[in-house]
Amino acid sequence: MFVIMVVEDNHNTQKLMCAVLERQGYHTLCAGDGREALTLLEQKHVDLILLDLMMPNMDGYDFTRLVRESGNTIPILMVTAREAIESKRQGLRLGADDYMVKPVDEEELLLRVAALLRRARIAQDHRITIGNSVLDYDAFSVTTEAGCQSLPQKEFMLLFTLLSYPNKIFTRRALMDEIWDMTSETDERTVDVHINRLRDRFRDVADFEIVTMRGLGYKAVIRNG
Amino acid sequence: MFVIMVVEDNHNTQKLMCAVLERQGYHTLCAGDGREALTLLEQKHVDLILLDLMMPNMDGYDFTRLVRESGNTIPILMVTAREAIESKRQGLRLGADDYMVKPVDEEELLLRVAALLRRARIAQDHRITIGNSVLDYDAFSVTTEAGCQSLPQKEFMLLFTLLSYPNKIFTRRALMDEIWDMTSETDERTVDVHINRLRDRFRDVADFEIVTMRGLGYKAVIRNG
DNA sequence: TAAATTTATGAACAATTTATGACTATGCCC
DNA sequence: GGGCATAGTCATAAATTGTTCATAAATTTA
Repeated sequence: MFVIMVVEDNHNTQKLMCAVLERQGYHTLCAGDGREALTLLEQKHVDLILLDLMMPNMDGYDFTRLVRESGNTIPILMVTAREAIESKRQGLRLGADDYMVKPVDEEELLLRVAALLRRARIAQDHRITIGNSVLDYDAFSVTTEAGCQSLPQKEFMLLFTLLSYPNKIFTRRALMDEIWDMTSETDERTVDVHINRLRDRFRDVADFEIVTMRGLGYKAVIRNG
Repeated sequence: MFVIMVVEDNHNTQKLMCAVLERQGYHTLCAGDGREALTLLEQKHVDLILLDLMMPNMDGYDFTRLVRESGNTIPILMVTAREAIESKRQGLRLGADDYMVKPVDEEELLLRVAALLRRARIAQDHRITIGNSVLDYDAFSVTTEAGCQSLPQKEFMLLFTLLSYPNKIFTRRALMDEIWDMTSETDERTVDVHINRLRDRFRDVADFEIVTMRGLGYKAVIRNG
């Protein structure tokens, strides 16, 4: 099973988080500050880091920067108090993968952890497999029963993003933030055009489908049988 | 089970409330004033706060404000003496979710607690489960024995709103305020049409039903068995 | 029971959102 | 430069959703 390291100086919060995670079946490791966490990271196998931003000795920012500078791409989920919410952008820029605001809702925590682990697994082998179809991130290629084709960047990223979280509805804005840029000026309707091209391309593929959620956005659904 | 924190300086009242709640199967935590309550809130998991308005050290208003400012959305049920009833509006504005007047009727207390917990659960996971049917707010979809379908926004919001408070009667105006807009110019009869479409859609679903309250509005009722 | 009121329902219409094909611009490779 | 391939824009078609309206049905009131 997955090992999650909880880095948090408040002992009660630490215990609570570990309890929640272990109840879900994860193994946990605890560290009280950034130094301890770094040491532990060298000694043990860790799949994901749950990181409090405010800590003695070394805070979450410094810790994240050090981890990333060492070339480690382990998923990091940052947690912080609401007052510090402005630092979201900074945290993400430094290399955190996701971000939650205290107090942390138990269910939401588990959802985000699961999502990050899934994403990490996908990121690790750069590949999504759905039925008889395979998306290869390194080649921007999609192999289906009908054969293998490489896709234009935008089209591939769209499909890859949607299929990374099947059934999840993405607004056009969310897709653009993820694939284009937070600050992209491009018309949201452009997404429609690319979706249309994808549908054209995979009209005969039985494994997945892009569904319009009118007024909301798009989602990918995986067809069974 | 749910954990309810009773914040109340009068020891007898505190014991009585805890007894009532525990008899119903809730776990309880006690705090004698706002400071104590805040400390406890950081250390333990709490699902709902039952809050006396008049307390030493920190009164209910200040406490509520502090809790809300920290980003915590935990349900708060305020209790106060009748003389202070004028403060109702202020209490709710500060972030209390409901309000009761002393002396508190036992049955009413339990009803309100249950309602708030239910509402919180819905707000938390954006989902309502009724028998074999599930409403998913994020997908605007309803899954029943007959399968899953996504609904148009107005229809979904109508059903979701009604089912958030089963048996509660909503006037057409209340529904429009909630779903359309306070200032919507749309004819109230439009609600009828959407209700009609919902009934069509779920005619064969056994779990719930929309009932006309002639001269008043509509309510959703949950069928058992 | 008749009249008045309220709600149900189907159809028409309006508004909004999405799909689609054509077109333009840009950059890259030869 | 010419030929591609990709990305973006736009106009228009198509589809879906939302609203209104006329009339039928149901319920209440007188």
